[in-house]
Amino acid sequence: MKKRASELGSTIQPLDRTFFRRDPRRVARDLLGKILLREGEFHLMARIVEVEAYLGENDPAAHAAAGNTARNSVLFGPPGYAYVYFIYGNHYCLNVSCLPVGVAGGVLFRALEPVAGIAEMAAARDIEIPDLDEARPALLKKISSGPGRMSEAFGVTRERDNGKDFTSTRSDLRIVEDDYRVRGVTVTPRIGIVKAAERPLRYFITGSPFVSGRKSQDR
DNA sequence: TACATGATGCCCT
DNA sequence: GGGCATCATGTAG
Repeated sequence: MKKRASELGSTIQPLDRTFFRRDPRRVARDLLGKILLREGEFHLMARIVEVEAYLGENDPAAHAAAGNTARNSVLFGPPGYAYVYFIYGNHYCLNVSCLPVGVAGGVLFRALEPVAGIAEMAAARDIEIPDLDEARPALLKKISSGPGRMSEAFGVTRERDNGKDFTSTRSDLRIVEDDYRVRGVTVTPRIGIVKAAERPLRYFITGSPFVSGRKSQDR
């Protein structure tokens, strides 16, 4: 089940900008199973298993609902760029912009399945993993199941990553795909919001043990 | 200039 | 299952 980075190397290719120039709901669903990649001091790879769509100015729960401001301007820019914001005085959350210039919309990354650089991600989270091969799934899940957790695992901050191009080979933060096929997708309401809380815009890979929340189903 | 609050996670019961 | 840390942002005054 677990793949080494070298096994993925021959088949991976970056997503292009047209992938992101679509309705956030389509982008969100299609992002499941893709790979988030960080090339920095360490080489990090993790599979996207849970996301949420934020629709833009007409979505009361979206940051873009406030209009174009200094904070959220990436959402109004071209598609395929990183929107990072700081929340609850503690956490960073990572999004990708969707739709053409001038039309706001985005997808929030909520949970990842660690693929490569697992020891480095665990260290960034201050999680002790004595033996990677024997590590319990419950321990691996702590690394990146949740928006704040996965940002910490990938070293994502607003200062470092806001406005980065996910589709450029010159970027150290990219989204790529391999031959992985998603078998099933579950759709539920979004987490942790008050406005428009009933809309089913949260997507995750059915049965993935790396989805956020206690039962890995709902929360 | 002040204030209320949030696309959260951790720790304690 | 619930309280709380902690601060940037938006909005009201």
